[in-house]
Amino acid sequence: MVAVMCKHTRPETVRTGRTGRPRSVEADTAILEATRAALVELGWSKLTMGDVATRAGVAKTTLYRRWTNKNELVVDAVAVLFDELELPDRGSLIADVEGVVLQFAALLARPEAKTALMAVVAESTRDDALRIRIRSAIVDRQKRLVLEGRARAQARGELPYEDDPEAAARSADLIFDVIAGAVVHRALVSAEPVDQAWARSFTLLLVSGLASLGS
Amino acid sequence: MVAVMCKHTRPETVRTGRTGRPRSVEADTAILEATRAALVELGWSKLTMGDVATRAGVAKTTLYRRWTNKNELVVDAVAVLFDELELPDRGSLIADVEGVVLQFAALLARPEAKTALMAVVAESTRDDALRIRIRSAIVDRQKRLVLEGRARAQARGELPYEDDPEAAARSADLIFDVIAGAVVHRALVSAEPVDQAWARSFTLLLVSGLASLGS
DNA sequence: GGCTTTCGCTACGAGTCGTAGCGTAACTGG
DNA sequence: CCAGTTACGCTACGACTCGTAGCGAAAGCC
Repeated sequence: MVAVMCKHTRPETVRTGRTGRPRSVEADTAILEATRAALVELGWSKLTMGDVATRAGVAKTTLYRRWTNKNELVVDAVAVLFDELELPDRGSLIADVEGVVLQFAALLARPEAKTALMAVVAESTRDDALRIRIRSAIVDRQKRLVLEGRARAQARGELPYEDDPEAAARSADLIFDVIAGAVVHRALVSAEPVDQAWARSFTLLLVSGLASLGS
Repeated sequence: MVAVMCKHTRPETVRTGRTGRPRSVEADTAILEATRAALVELGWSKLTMGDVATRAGVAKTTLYRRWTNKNELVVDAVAVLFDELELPDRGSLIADVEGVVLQFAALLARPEAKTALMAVVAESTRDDALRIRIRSAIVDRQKRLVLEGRARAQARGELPYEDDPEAAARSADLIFDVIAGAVVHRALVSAEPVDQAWARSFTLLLVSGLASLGS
């Protein structure tokens, strides 16, 4: 859930401004946690709404009051994993890229992320609402890292500043697709480990390309 | 199906060497075609075995006699699309890479490939048999293009020959994951068009990296 | 206390899954 | 030509999941 929390009254409820019984925040977190647990145990295809409800100690109808689909529920359940992604300054562009690659790989190694990410993307090819939700809940959070890393590299003088803002956006999108795409493909399609050696080779290839293009 | 055809007797059957009524090859092709049609109309999640059987004019039990899963069926149905992938000699490494990127993008633009590819990969994270089937039916066919393109570039003198065969295999895998991953991510996750401009930018980035690494 | 909304619970029709059983069709070897 | 073997179409079935409707009770606002 992209929950918009306002002022807290009691720990389990939220002041919505509207009248009536407020929705239980505990139920929300319990449901999302139960969803991740079910993903680990059962995987995407065998995960059922009824099972998630039972695990969370909630009625099945409560799930359907908050999420229309299994898809939307899983996106929200997995989205929080992407909050862990950070980009500490490691001193150089190469180190930063390698760090984010390994971090993203560690995320993809988790079984709940593995099975859920590809599945919801597959569904999003036929569901525009889901695609938008994925973009705001997952994709944009990753893309921020690219923008941050580039700004840092520019400040270090490793990458040139780009004058045209449109061209800058395009190149950021390109770099993002290359990094995220390569890691996902290596981890899930080729199904081979994204270890330090691979991360180093990939980073060297990418940064070399960036360097020779920039000059 | 990775059908092993031997000698043909009549157009609709295959001499298997075994006794009994042979399996209808017409049924095979009709089922796979019906599966692709159903993927286009309904998408992965709403595709049902019963529907495919009806479209193909076959009994539902016939499907289960040949494929254990919906997953395996869809892999075989989509695999033939990858036979179209070719790598004509365009004269330079840059042109070859750009060509294969656009070709792969055209394949991913087809609705039956879009919805099916990510879905079966998602399932393969929990099904080893499926993962192996995907590898031989889809992934290896793509990877051949990378090996072919590199050999050509080496013959042209654009890329250095590598002495260590293991290192050569690793670098081929890396390049494959970068190309395929970036295109898939751009097309399905970012959901933006893989047009000529993007293909050119990406190719330039990749080939520049390869060039500066090789020297 | 009255109003409003959410909650848990039960029940339901609709749809899908994968299998079993049957009689028939097709092809092979003697 | 006939017996043996395998595939086929068809029907029916239990088990499961889906998403919804209806109910009384709970929890908060005015």
